Amino acid sequence: MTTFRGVNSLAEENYLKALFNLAGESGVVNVNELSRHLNIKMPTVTSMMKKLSAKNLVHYESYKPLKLTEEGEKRAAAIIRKHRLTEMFLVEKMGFGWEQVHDIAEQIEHIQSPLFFEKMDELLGFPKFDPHGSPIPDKDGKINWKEFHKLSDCKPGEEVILGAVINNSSEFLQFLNSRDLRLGLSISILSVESFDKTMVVHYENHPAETLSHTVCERLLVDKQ
Amino acid sequence: MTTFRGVNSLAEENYLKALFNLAGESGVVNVNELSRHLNIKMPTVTSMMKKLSAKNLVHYESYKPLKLTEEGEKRAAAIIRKHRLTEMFLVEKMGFGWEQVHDIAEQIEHIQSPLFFEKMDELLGFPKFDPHGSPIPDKDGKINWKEFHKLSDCKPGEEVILGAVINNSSEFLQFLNSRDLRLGLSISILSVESFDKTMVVHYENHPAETLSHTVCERLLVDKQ
DNA sequence: AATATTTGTTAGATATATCTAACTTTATAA
DNA sequence: TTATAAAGTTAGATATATCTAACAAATATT
Ligand SMILES: [Mn+2]
Ligand SMILES: [Mn+2]
Ligand SMILES: [Mn+2]
Ligand SMILES: [Mn+2]
Repeated sequence: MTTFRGVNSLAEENYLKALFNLAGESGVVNVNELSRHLNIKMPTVTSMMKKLSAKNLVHYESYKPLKLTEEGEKRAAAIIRKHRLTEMFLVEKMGFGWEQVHDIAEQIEHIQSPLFFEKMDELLGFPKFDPHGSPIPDKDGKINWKEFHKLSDCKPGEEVILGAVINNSSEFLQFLNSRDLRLGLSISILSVESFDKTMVVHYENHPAETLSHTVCERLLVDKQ
Repeated sequence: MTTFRGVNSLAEENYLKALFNLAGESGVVNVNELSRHLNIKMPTVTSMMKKLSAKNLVHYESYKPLKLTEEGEKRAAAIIRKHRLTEMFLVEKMGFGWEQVHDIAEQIEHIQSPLFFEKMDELLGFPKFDPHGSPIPDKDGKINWKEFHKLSDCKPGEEVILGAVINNSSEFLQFLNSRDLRLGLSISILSVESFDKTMVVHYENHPAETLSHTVCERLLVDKQ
């Protein structure tokens, strides 16, 4: 029994996803960046890029930055859709904490079964965001980008809503848990230390919580 | 990022599972049988058996039948446990039909996350059987074999309970659906055609349903 | 018992995905 | 503007999992 894979191998899927996630405004990614992100040596990345280029999923030219083709972008978005739906399902329907779901979703995102993910989507009521506030691409790969600000860019006196977190590492999320910080929370900025940009904020029954710049940079908020 | 696999590769896991599933009373399996079942050529099977033998998961000697070691049996049972828990979860918690779940479970059984399957087990209330009536191995790999009889071995006048199905193919299960045949059903045997062993049975609001020997051989029943 | 068939093994090829070492191109700093 | 560093490529090796062709052993048939 040849284990059924879709059109792309598991390795290919992970490259596509990484290209999508690393692409900023410009939509381009360097070989080096990709190499570091995937923890795969540059020559290996180069050869995979040639392969994906032959499949018309990546625009590749020697020494130039990498860019997904339209089709490549679609495939990548489909995988990210599966990842984020899975995370939502694990949290909402299976009782996992937001700090536990990424590693499982990293595997389940490769399952080949449109029906499986449609069922998830349906049971979840067609969610638009994952448990970390990241948007879930729709079936056509379109993403509904919300205009968030970094908490670190806000000023004292502002009142904001925590909408998303940038770093999804278990450690970071556990830190947030320990301070009762979760999505949807209304936060007031009391003061900012000009020396190291540390913030003192108030929310719920935390009258004065001190958050480092490193943390504030990773919290995305809505200025309502 | 090296996709995390446990101690065994995906290919190895599929061989272990096949060895477990094909092992009858004696617990042994031939290279040829395994080859046919997995749809992989015999030389490939031989070389994998040498590899698994080196890892002490299979007893392998040239020209002798194959047998899982105690450790190999444990690993296989763990995968089958994940397969069957998954099938149960898909049916009970996600609303799939019993004819839809096998192919999805075939993929999810390879997910590496003890917590994920423990959660499933818990949410399901620690089930002992999967949606097709097959026993779910416990965490130590022990299987609670139930003493079923083939419906085809029963006699007219007997009243039995449908406990399990042998063939899990989507086609067979859809056939059963079309006749309202499902686990737990009480069936009375009305007559058996001696020529071709076709049975006429009665159950629920089906006063006289005719079932071929091929079908009856694949239905396991409890004589209560 | 001799022959034919089936089963299993060996040897060698292929595809995928990775690596290291050596070299080239591009970017940065003196 | 040359020298140095960083980024990227090429070439060749390795590991896994598969295949086909050829041969050998075990089993079944005459
Ligand atoms: Mn994630
Ligand atoms: Mn992944
Ligand atoms: Mn199954
Ligand atoms: Mn499988």
